[in-house]
Amino acid sequence: MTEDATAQDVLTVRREKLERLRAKGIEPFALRFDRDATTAEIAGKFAGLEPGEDSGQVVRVAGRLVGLREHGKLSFGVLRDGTGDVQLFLSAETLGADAYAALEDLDLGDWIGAEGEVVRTKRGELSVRPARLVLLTKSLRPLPEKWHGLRDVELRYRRRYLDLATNEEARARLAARARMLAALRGHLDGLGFVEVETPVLQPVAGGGLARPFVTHHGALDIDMYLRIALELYLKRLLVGGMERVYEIGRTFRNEGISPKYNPEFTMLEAYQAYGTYEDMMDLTEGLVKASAEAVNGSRTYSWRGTGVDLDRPWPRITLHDAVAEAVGRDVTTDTPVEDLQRVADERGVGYDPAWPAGKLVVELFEKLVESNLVAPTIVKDFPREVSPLARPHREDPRVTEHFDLIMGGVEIVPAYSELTDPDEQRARFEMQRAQAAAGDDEAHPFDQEFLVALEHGMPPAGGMGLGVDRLLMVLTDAPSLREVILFPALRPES
RNA sequence: GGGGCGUUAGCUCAGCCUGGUCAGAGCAGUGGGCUUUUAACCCAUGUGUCGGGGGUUCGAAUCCCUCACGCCCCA
Repeated sequence: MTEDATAQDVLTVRREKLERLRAKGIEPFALRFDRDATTAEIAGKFAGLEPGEDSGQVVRVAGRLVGLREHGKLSFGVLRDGTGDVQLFLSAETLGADAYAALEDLDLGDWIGAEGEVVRTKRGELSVRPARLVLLTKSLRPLPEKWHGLRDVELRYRRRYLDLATNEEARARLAARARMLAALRGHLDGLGFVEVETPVLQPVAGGGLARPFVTHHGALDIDMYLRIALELYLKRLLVGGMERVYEIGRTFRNEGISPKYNPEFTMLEAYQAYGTYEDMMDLTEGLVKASAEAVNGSRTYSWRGTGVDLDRPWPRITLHDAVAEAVGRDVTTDTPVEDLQRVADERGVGYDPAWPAGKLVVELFEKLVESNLVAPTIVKDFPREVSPLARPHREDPRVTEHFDLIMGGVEIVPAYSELTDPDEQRARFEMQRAQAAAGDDEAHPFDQEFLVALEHGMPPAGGMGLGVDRLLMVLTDAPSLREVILFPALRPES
């Protein structure tokens, strides 16, 4: 038997332990365990306990066994629950000889409950000294290597539970995300915004320029789309008289996967009646600062080695000025498309010769400027061609009152003074339809129902959308969007 | 779509350039010892489709081709 066992692999050995436990009448998948303390509570409550001192107080804790150091008739375990770790001081003396011997059926990764006195060891480690130890769930597969954890990024994403079980950083990111979402909601709620929910399944995928996922509704026998944005339904609510609304929800874009793109991502959109894009700049600043405080506890953070202080004024420059500065020559709304093409050629920026000037300027911006903007920068007044839902600029109607917030070299927020004129909106949709006919598969679809809503009258408003995953990535200096998304999109395992 | 890097034990990795005891280490596991450890330690010990397929060669984890998957960069 011993000879056989040594020839077995790790998984088989654990299965054998499982059977051995059952043979002894121990249920390896227990129903429940009534714990009365978390490891964090113990750490707080007994912080003053001196080395070598016993508290005289008994607690019941539960969690995963993630460490075990055996010393003959004395062993030290590490129990991890949702709040932290605590050491288990396992002695044959306290536990009893039989229970102590039963440790041999335990493995790292098992879920256990322990009841015992809180003590601090001679070496100063706060511990629970169990008089009773209960197996709650037997783990049949080993945890990742205890020192390095999971390094294989693909495995970390596919089996995020192992990443969370062994990687403090992964747990911290998850917690930071929750705090950030709460802060965003808190900030908006405090300003009188009402949280709403609008359709994910839409007959027309509007509100942005992106290729949607298509699905099919069986009973209606029509194709439907997963939303690429929240915008057009939130605007309908403005038509209905709701003055401040927001939604935080998943949106979907059928595009590539990269450190900056995931096919599904979380978007916050907020709309404010009687607001302009200047108001949206202020709202955006407030939301980003609230997020930073929630995530990092301060309004500063570091991005790729560069410190950023959110309390410094955020530059506000026009798109054309930003491009002009980058290429070292005048670029304005008057610059003919031929001149822009020449600049693109010089800089090695690829383009479609059919593109209008506005689209080319945006391309130049994205290729030459965007990735260099580390500290938050507001880039404003985007061309009409690329911004079909924004109001024409009050001074130069060739551009719109549309700004992007760039942080960490990526677009975090687009926002507008919203277009309320239904006839102008119709003209923009026509313009997009022409671009679609010319082969642009990311052109905005024509949305007749939305035009009807606008014809009923939408109050003047500002609106903004915030990429929640991207902002969190920047604030936590995460190397990839996939680090802040628990289960990023991956090709399925064959 | 193009380019670069990667894929070796359950996990973390070495070996590849320069083909020939090159199937290795640590962790995890197994057996033994140990009543104050903190990646505990000490002794003993098992572990492989070297990503798949094909080729070159007397001989391939190693060189070549190809496919798959992943990561990064570019379009």
